[in-house]
Amino acid sequence: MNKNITILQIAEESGVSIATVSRVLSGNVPVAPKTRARVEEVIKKYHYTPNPMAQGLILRQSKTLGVIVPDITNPYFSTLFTQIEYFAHQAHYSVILCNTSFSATSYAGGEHEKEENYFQMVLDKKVDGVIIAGGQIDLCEVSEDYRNALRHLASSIPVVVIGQSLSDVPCHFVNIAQTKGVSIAIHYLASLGHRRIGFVGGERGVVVTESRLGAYHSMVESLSLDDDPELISTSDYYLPDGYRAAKKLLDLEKPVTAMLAMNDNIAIGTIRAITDYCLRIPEDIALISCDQFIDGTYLTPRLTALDRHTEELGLYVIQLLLCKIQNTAEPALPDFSPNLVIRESSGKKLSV
Amino acid sequence: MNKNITILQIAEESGVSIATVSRVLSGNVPVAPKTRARVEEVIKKYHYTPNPMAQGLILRQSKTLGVIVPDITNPYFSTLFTQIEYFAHQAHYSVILCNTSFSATSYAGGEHEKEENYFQMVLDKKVDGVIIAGGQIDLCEVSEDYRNALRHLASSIPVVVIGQSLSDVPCHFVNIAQTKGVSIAIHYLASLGHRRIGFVGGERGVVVTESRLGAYHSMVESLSLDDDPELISTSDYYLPDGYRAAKKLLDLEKPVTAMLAMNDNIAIGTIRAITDYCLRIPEDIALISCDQFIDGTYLTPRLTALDRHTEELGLYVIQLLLCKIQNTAEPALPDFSPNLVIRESSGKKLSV
DNA sequence: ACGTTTTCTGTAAACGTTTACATTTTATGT
DNA sequence: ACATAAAATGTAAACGTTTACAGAAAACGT
Repeated sequence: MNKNITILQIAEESGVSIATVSRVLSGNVPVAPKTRARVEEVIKKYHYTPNPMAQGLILRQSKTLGVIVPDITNPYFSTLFTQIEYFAHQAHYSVILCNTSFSATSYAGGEHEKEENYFQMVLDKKVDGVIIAGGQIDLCEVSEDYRNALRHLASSIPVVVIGQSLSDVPCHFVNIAQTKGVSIAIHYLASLGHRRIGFVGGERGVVVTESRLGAYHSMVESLSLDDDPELISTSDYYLPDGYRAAKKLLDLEKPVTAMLAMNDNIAIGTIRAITDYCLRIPEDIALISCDQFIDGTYLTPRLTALDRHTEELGLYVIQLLLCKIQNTAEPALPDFSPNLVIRESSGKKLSV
Repeated sequence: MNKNITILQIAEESGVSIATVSRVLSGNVPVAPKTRARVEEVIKKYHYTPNPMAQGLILRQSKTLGVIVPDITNPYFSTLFTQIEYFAHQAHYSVILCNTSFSATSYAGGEHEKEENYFQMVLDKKVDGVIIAGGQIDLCEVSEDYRNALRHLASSIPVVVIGQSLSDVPCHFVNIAQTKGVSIAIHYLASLGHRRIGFVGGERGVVVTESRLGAYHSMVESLSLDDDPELISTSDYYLPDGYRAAKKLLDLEKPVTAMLAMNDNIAIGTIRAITDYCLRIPEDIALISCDQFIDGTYLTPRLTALDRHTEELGLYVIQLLLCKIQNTAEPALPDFSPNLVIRESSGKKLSV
C-alpha cells in the first residue's frame, strides 16, 4: 500500500552512491565518518531497511528458519518452539512454523499433510536451516519416501532432527534417551513397595513408547517386579486414549497398585478413570506421569512427574542449527536426564 | 550446499528462452503444447521451483504471512495458529510465527520482547499480511507507542487484529463479544438456584476480564443475585493464580455456592483449591469454566465449560486476511456465540 | 610542491525472476 | 501461393541489493 523506499532514494537524498549506502549499512567497511553520519541520518529519517528479497537473492540466504512439528497444540512442541523462536529472533532469524498434522480434536476429520510436502516447501522457500521434531521420525519404521525426502532436504541445507538417527541421512540427529526417566520412576515406585506397576498409554510402533517399554521391562526384571503382559496398556497420546487405557488396567483381575502414565494427557485420563472406579490416588493407586507440562502442583491430586528439560532441548537445537548455518563451533551436548518431581500422586511407602 | 538450479538452465536444456519457461510455469499464458510438454519434462527432471526471492523481488510479494501472539504455549493461541497455518498453507502461503512474550513458567525470568519490534520485523521481512492476536491489544489502555506502531504496520500491509477496535488505526479488527458466554453461564447457574456466584481469575485492566465483569454485574442485577464486591476475585491467567484467586473466595465468611472460572487453567487451580478445603464439586460448589481447551470430559470432576469456537475464529481471520491481500470478497462474519457444554462440575438444581 | 601510499567512493555486474514489447512462426482466408 | 491475422517465442529491462574493481581524494614523506 505504501511506497517502498529503496537504497537508491537514500543514496540520492544523501548525495552518495548506492554502494556507499550499502557500506554504511554493512558496518564493517571503511567509510568516512562525515559521510557515514549523513547517510545514517537519512536512513533514520525514512526508517529504511534493506529489502530482504534483494539481499537474499544476492547473499543466498533468507535469514529464515523452518520448524516442522506435527502438532503445535501439544505443549511439548509449543514449549520447544518458544525456545527456538526466542533465540532465533535474537540472532535475527525469523521462523516459519509448519504444523504437519491436525490433532484429532483440533480439526474435524483429523486431516494430515504429508511431512514430505513441508520438506519441499521449506526448501522452495529457501530457508537457511530446518529443525524437525516429531512426526514420522518418531516411528520405529520410517517410510522410504520420508527417508528420501529428508535426505534430499538435508543435502541442501542444515537440518537438525530431534529423534532417532537415520543412517545415510546427513542430518544432525539429537536423540534424547527416554529410558532413564522410566527407570527412575519405576525404581522409585518399587522403593515404595509397589510390585505391580501398570504402563499406561503410548502408541506402539513409536520409538519413545518402545524404548520406554524396554526400560520398563528391564526394570521389572532387575527389581523382580511382577512381570505380566497384562500390565502393559498402550494407546494413543491423547486424553480419551489415556482414559481407555487406564480402564483396561483397572479391569484386571489382579489389580495394579501403581501406574506410569506416558504423559500428562494420559495421566489426566487415568485420574478420571481411577476416580470412575471409586478408587483413590495415591491411597489405592499411585500415579506418575512421564512429562510435566501442566503444572502438576495444581492438579488434583498433585501429580508426581518427570521433568524432561524441554526448554534446554529447545535452546540446544537452535544453537546447534545456528552453528551449522554460520559454521561456528557446536555447543556442548547438555545433560538431558530427566528428574523426578515428587508430589502427592505417587504416594508414600506401602505398609506391608 | 547443493548447486541451485535456475530458470536459465531449464531454458537451455529444453532449448527455449527463459521467458518461455516462465510462461509455462505461470500456466495462464499461451504456449505451444509441444513446447510446454518439453519444458515441463525438464522442470520435473530437475525438480525445479522458482526462487521465491527473485519472484518476490519483482512481484512484490513474499507469499509469507506473519502471526503475532504473546504465548504459543497457551492452547487458545496454538489452536488459533493451527487453523491459520492450515488454511494459509492451502493457499500457498507460509507463516512466520512471532511469540512476543514468554509465559513466566516457560523461561526463567519471564522476559518480554516488545511487540512493536515484531511489527517492524514482519514489515522488514516484507510479509504479505499479518494477524495479531493477544498482547497489548487486549489491554484496556493501549500505549501510544503501540498504537503508532500498529498504525504504521497497517498502513503498509493488510493487518487483521483479534481484539478491540482502535480508532484511527487502519486494521481490520475482529472483536468477539465476551459477554454472551458469561451471561449464559450465570443464567444457567441461577436457574439451578445459585445466588452467590464467585468470579474467579482474569487480570484487571484486560478487555476480556472487564467486559466479562460487566456481563457478570448486569446478570447479577437482572436476576437479583447476591451483589457483593467480595465475590469478585481476579488474578492472572495462569494456573497458580487461579489457585490463589479461588482460595480468596473460599475464605469468605459467607461462602459462594458456585464459581465461574475465567479459563481452564483457572478452573484447574480452582478445583485444586476447593479440594484443599475438603469441599466437593459440584455438591458444595458448582464450577463453570469460560474456555474449553482441555477436554473437560476427562477432568475430575468433568468440567462444564463454554466453547468459544476458536477454530472457527482462526478460519475466519485467515480467510479475511487472504481476501484483503488478494482483494476478493470478504467472508461473512460467522456467529461466534459460545455454547455451554454442560457436564458434571456445574451440578444439579439446588434443593432449597 | 610532488610522487606515493592510503583511504574513500563510484561504476557496473550479478543474483533469478517476470513481463512489455518486438519478432518470428504458424494458421487462415482468398 | 500469398497477404494477413493470430499465435508463439525471444529480447531486454526491471525488481533492490552487494561487492569486485577502478578511480578519485586525502594523507603522507621528502
